[in-house]
Amino acid sequence: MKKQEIKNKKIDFHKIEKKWQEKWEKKKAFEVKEDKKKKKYYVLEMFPYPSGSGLHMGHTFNYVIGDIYARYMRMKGFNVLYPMGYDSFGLPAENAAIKAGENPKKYTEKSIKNFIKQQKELGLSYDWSRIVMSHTPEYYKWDQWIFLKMFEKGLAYKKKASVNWCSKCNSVLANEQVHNGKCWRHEDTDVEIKYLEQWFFKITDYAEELYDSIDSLTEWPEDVKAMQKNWIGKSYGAEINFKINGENWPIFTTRADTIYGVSFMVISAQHPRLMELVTKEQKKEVETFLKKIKSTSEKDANELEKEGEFTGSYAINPMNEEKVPVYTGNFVVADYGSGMVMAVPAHDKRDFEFAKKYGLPIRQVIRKLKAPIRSYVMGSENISEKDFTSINIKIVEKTSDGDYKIEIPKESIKKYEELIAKKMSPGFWNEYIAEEVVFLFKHKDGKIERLVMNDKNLERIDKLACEFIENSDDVEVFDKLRTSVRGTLRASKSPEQDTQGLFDEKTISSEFSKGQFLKTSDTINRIVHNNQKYDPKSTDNYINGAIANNSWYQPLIVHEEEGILINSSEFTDLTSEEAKKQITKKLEGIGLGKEKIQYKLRDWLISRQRYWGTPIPIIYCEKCGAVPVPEKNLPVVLPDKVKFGEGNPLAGNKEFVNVKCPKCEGKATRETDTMDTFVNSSWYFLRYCDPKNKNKIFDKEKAAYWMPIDTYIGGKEHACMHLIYFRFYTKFLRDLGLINVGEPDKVLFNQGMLHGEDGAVMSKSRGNVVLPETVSKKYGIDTARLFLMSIASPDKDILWSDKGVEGSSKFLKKVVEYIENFEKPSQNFQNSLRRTLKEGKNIDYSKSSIRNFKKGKSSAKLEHKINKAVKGIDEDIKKFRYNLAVIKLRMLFESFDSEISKEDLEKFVKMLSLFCPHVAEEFWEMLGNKGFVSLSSWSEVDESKIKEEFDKADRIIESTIGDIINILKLLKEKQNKEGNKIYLYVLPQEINFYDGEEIAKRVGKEVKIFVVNDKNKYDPQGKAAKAKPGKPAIYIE
RNA sequence: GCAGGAGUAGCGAAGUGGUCAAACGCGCGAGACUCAAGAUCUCGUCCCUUAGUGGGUUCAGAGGUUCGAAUCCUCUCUCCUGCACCA
Repeated sequence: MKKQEIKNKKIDFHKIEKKWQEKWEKKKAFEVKEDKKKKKYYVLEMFPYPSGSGLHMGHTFNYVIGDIYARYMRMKGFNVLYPMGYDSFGLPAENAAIKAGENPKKYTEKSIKNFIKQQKELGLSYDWSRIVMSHTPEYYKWDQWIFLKMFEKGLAYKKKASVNWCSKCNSVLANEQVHNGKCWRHEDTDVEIKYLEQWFFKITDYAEELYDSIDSLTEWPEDVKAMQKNWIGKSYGAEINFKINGENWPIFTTRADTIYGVSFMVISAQHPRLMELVTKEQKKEVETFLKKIKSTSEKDANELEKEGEFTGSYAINPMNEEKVPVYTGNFVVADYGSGMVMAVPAHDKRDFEFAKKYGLPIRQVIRKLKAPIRSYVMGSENISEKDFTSINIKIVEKTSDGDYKIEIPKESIKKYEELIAKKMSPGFWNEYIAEEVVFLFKHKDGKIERLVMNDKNLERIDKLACEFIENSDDVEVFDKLRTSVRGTLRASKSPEQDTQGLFDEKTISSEFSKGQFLKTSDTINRIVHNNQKYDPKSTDNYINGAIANNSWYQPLIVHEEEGILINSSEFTDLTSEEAKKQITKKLEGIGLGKEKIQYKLRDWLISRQRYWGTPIPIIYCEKCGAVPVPEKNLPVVLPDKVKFGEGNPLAGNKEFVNVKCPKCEGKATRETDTMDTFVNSSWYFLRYCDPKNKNKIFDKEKAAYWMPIDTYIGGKEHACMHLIYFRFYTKFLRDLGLINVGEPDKVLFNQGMLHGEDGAVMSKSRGNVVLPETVSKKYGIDTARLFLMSIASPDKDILWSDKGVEGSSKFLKKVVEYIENFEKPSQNFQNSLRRTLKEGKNIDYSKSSIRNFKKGKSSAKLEHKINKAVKGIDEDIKKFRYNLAVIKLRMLFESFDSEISKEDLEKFVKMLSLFCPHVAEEFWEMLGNKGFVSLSSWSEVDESKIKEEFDKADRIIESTIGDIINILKLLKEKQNKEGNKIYLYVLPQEINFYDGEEIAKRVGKEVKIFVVNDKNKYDPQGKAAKAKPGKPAIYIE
């Protein structure tokens, strides 16, 4: 009867939601002020762009993640800043507005209004008083102010640059906005290259710090950090001058050790000074070439064949005075390094390809390092893959000739002997060189370093191995050297990939004769697959045959790894590493080179030939040039009235464009470009600290209180743009003395993406969106919140399921039912409660019987469960494991008895309030509390109440009940008997775990419990003897 | 190619050395209630076996370390994401 009501009862979630949303707003529940006495916590979600189509479930997912965290920290007693604002400038708004025939401002503001309304309906606990919108002059004034500061410090500058131009956006794009040669917003539009005067921010001045301090971001996800490192791209190398036509042309290289292998130079086809190198004779050819590559629009770098043309000039190699031709090529990046490279075809894939195509010389100057350690593979006579085993080797000593003395540990010897005993032949265990040898070094502090033995790690391994020998306390060769049989076998399947560093047949033969080349041991392969016996003769024949017909060996493969120098004058025989140092040093001595650190990061192009953005505060005067708008004249307001159509709309507005020069009062014109929208989002988090300040960008004290952001939540797609820019701005503003932190954010949390039921990312264009309104109408938004958080860990991509949300809904309804009937209040109260739930009417509980609720009593078991849950959920929330928190909450609820203390029920409601704030507030009120549960404090854990025996007893009872039911079932099925009396015989030490009443209730039969050794009691057939720890003996009559 | 992440029952998803045949949810099956359906409640849901038992095979695959592995190590395979001619 009662159960039936649950389904049929229509709980008007909507009314409850509205009621509490209004109350929160009216009471300014979530507004905060700086309070030095309270510890602050700053939770922030990435500034959304207010799209016209509004929010869908995916947005809900994102915001709820942050909301739960903010609510949690608030309950934990922190002064929580949790603001919201809008990144309201930008191309999409402009385009959408044009399409809709509306003014972008009107359009945007309409969208924002809608966004706010929708966000409020999700019950998000933002401090709405701090709202910031980047399209308002109050905000972008400070964009301009920062620009002026940058200009002052020489960090904002103008230069003519080849820029990425998207014909659809009708604007320049930043490098970050070009994806595979296409516009990031128009995937079907090829990006063109244009040369224009553009404004840049000199972010490269901060490249070093931006790179180096990535490691200090300990609470950022590894992948984001890796992406940033990769993006900034730090390389250590040398800048070397090559003389061309008597003039020094610097190039950057990381491989100074290969300088003796330089056989030509390549200058980028986009290099601004390219034509200076082109001789009269070659001019025509070069121009034809340039035209050709321009007409082939940018394709995938992979597909693009390397092409070039001789410029007619020659460069002089500063090391050996050799004269090498200078080519121009399509594969050299113009704005990395100096836009020119020295080409070493023997040791660089790209140069190699180019050299082969144009018949340029290839000279090997690096040889492969010889592996100094051998490790062996043993196998049986009738060999199969399974029979391979590896033996362990310990380094004992490094001998003077560079080899190692090794020791075979006992267990390996044992293995070896076993093999012999099994008549497995050790016959060829001497013949194979390890494909890969792995060292594990255990350091004093317990840290284990794993090093694959390759040329790169060799020195490190050497060093550690020697340390081990000299001082075994310090380092221990922890695990072993290990050969990889499988690796060897695999290598043999694609031999051409694996033959490196050998350049002529003579070498090959000699290597073979020494047995060194057997690493690509086809022999093993053949033996394994054909189950042949090892026969050295046939093997040799096979190999010789292979060499002769060239079937698996390609004689010339680029050797890109470092190694030992050859053909390099006095540097021959040095290792690459050493040679780099010495060669650079020598070049420095003659003034033709120096060490250099080079970054991939380029200056940030901020000019946009678009209307809907922050105007750049610069005035061009015929006399004075580019003059910054004086600070007192800020903001340069974006005019409302412009014509859209061709070109830059601002340029068409004469009132805006024609001004007096601030310096000389002469005729002047305004800059008509606007700034990239990423400018707006680079510092908004600071404005939140003091959003309404009219005189300053923000108050220093306030920013000092709130900054840095403690938890920043957003999508992974911003790993390289926004998340670098906002770090850059932070560092710049720190250098201006405005803030005292160098990094804007401590914890970065990347949430996953919500996918629709069809498995694709939820998006309007895909047509699989679920709207919060729809779900809210059917189940209430709290249900949606609860469901979204229970699917999976929020950093994972999750799948929406209409069925799944039903489950969350059922749970919530059960909770309503439970609390509604808590302590069976008076009929009067019940009626009014019903009314509230149905109609959302307010009840004055102070007048109702609820205040006189008699406290129930929680059992010790329940107290245990509650305290344990609070403790666990606390941990889970802290670590964003919301899904686990929800499970714990559900399990806790399942364990509720009919009697519970008010305090304990409140603890539950508090935890529930993170996920389902509206109904939780309602419950809070129903329980007779004033104020908001949202502002109550998180429950303290009483450790003394946590007693694991309760869980153990639970487990025992559960399994006992399971067993009983099972027997009853079997009895019925097999003997057609209805068991009625159940006898349990338990071990004396476990008697306390058994609750006869509980069991009887659950199985619906009479239950008697005896202690095993209680001989006087009834024990048919001596069943009692069957009792075990955790398992009673059962007899059913 | 480089970098980062992932692979667990029909599905989603927990689980990082023993308490694991693996939480929880969905799905599915059986039973209870009901005239019936839905809802609700109870139980079950790797395989075999059984009065509650016992046994077997599992956590992408292969090997290894360990008294003991989904969890640690090595190799391999597959998938996702990002960067990609950066010299």
